[in-house]
Amino acid sequence: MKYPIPRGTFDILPESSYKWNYIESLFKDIAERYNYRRITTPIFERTELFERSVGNTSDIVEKEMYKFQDKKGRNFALRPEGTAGVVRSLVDNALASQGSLAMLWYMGPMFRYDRPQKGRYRQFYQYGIENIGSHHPFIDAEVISIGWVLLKTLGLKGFELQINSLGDDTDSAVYDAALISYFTPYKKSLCQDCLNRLERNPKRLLDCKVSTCKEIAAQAPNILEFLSDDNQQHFHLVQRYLKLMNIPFIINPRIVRGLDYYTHTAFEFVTDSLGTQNTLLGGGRYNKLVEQMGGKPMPGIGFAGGFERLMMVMEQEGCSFGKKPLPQAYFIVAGDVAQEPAIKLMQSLREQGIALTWNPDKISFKAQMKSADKSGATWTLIIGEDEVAASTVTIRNMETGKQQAVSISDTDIIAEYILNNK
RNA sequence: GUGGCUGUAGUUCAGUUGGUAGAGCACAGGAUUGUGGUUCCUGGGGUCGCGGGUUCAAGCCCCGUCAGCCACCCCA
Repeated sequence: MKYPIPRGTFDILPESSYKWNYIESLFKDIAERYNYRRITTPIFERTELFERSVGNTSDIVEKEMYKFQDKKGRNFALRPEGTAGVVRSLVDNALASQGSLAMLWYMGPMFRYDRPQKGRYRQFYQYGIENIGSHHPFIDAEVISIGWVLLKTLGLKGFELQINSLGDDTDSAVYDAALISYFTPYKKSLCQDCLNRLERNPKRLLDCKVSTCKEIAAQAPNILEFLSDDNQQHFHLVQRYLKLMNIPFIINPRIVRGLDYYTHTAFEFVTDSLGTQNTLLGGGRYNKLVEQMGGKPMPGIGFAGGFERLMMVMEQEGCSFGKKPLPQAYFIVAGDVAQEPAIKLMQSLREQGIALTWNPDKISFKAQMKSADKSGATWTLIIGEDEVAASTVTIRNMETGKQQAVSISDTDIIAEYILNNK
């Protein structure tokens, strides 16, 4: 290993790339089915974009960003998540304006300088959805349903949808104050992390895994009791729409997403088969973000999920990844005289859309036959001296063992054999 | 950023009380003239993650380093 791969990154090798293609195209299909269109933004942006959107106190910005300066000293960062760039583009390009929604999907690599672990990488691949321009609770439910349909269509079983509402700024501020006054008397019993959280982001305290903190947090006030009437109503409607769509969920008032821009609805699809990194897909509303990024005030909601985790759970649950791509036909070329007609026929069949291959380095007939077998192709086309003399090609079906000579000039007939598998 | 475990052929691993490496699978070739998937035979491949140290001698011991895994943390 002269040049080891960077820590926390991985290669997607040819033998498994069809699995990635499968999941990617399934996600594309589903998003397009909901009338969402693809948006692709740069994988690096000005550092401030992430600092302002994701939030200065978030771990992502504080310690997980890949930052660099370009030759003119401008500060950039590799994107740690997708929403910031999409919102930036929306503002730049006026993608949503009074009453017209922006309905967008994206996929691509994200970067976070974290310690690698199961289901956690430094360069990882996300797919995501953003719907910007509506505050209608049905949109919340629709966005959630895209995630639901995706996981279901992939064949996953052991996952659960958890939803919560974080309310708006006012609710959130009141709730934070309530948390602070609740936890302050317990200061002596809280862990160091939680003491910090208490000052910077009290909601995170609800998530602590230290048992003493957990016990204290168990009796903490519930966010849902701090929602304004409107926000309460919004949350109820989201639930109602989910029920109409037959999407099961549970309410988890402890969902606190790690990015600061979330408001109102927050949700996660979690699985029990991934160990500790169990979030398959997470998202929520961000009704202040567009304005914060310099656009006109506009509500939005979205989610993002990680491809790696999907793959892992699918492997574990034995889900299908579609068909492994195989050549339709394998060429066996025996003897020098056969080369010229073989190459001509090969080219003509490929132009007709047939996937075929050969290995000019294999010399003996038997070696080529073995290679044909291993390739997985159903058909083998054989051209040797006999065939050249008779101007034919031998077509062999590798499953049945039947074979037949066809005139080498009848490429349509040859193609038909292969395409119709007859 | 912290802690624990691990690091030997392409791969999965073995390697005895320290004496300079082995197996299965995979791969390649062959078992009489142009026919694969079973079987049999043969073969190619490893500076034992990297760098130091102890020792007459280290894959085995010690230190460092890098990487992987798991957990903390955080989240996709």
